[in-house]
Amino acid sequence: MVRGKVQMRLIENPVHRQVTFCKRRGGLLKKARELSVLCGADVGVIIFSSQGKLHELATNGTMHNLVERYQRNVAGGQMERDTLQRKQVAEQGIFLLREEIGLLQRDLRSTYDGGAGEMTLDKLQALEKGLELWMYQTRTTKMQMMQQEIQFLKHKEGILKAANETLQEKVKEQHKLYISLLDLHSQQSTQSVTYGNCFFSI
Amino acid sequence: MVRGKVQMRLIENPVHRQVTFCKRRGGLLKKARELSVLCGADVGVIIFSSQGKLHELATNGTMHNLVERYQRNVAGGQMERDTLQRKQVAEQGIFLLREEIGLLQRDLRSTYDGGAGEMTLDKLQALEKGLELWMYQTRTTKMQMMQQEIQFLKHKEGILKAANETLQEKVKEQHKLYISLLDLHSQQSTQSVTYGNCFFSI
DNA sequence: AACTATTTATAAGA
DNA sequence: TTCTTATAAATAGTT
Repeated sequence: MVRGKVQMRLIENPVHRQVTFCKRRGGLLKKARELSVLCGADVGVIIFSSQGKLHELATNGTMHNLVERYQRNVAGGQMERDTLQRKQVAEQGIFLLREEIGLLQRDLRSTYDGGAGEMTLDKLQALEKGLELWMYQTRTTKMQMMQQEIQFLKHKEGILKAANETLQEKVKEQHKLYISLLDLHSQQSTQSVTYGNCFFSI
Repeated sequence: MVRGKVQMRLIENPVHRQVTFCKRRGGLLKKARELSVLCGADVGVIIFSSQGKLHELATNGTMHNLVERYQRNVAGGQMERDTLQRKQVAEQGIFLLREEIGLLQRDLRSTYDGGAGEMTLDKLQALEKGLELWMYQTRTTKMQMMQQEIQFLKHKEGILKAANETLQEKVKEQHKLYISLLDLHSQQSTQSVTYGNCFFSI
């Protein structure tokens, strides 16, 4: 039983803490669902236990969608602007590279024609640096986009698997219910017959 | 005052709904903070009201960090392994490029020292081609790998959706069966009673 | 996991 | 929104 107010600080005893965590986690998620149903709100809850285990709830749709909506709200399109910016940077990088290569080729031609080679060496080193940077940016942008899609799909997979499990549970429970009703039914049938016999034998 | 249990469905009256939303939102956030303090958990709550207004709480650090941690957890280590692999491929590519550039530089020095420039021009052009090819291949390979993963995930999604539909069908059919058995059952019960009355009236 | 004495949350009214 | 208050719900400690 509850003896006095509970102190609002970390529960020292790990066993008590774990038990309280389970109970209050359940309570919190219930409250979240209730808020969602009663008030038509979209609610998401993410909980990492002190052991680092993840528990989550998204009342409407997926947590992924909710997080995206959240990020749109918070950042106000920041993420999308970032993506666009990276793309532009990459395209600009390709353009600059082409230019550099063109210049280098002209230099080499003039070297061949009797000009100075030293300048070309500097340019080649600059090219090397530019190339690294450009590759890094390109890689980052494209990979991020695909990674996002992969993550989203994996998330959907999780949701569908969970739904499947729930449905399978439902099928099992319905089956049990059906069987018990079937039993009851056959018992009562027997009773009827007994009464019937009794009736006709009088 | 609270009169009887509250029905767990959307509150029709918009004023009541708004009031309840405020109160329960406060309650939910309080519970979340308590869970965090008592059990040392990291808790994040995201709420979109039915009007679309965002309310949030992250008990330790920022929501941004929590969401990142969440995404790492959900996506699992797979993504990180993929990223690492791609990084290694890219680094190898850079290494090879450096080698080629080194060779080219030596060629250029010898050109400057009075060697033949023609060979260097060829090599630079070859390097340009090789570079394009390498980048193309790297990109293509990576994209293919990710595309494959995306397709695989989509495939899995299809299968899971189909399984879900089948299960839902099953649930519906079981329910029908159950209802019909229930009807049969109540009919036979009625019959018994009738026989019973008849019996006692004789 | 189940129980129960308390505390806590909250619905309705003001 | 905020306060009050009757009542429902959650839960701490125990078994």
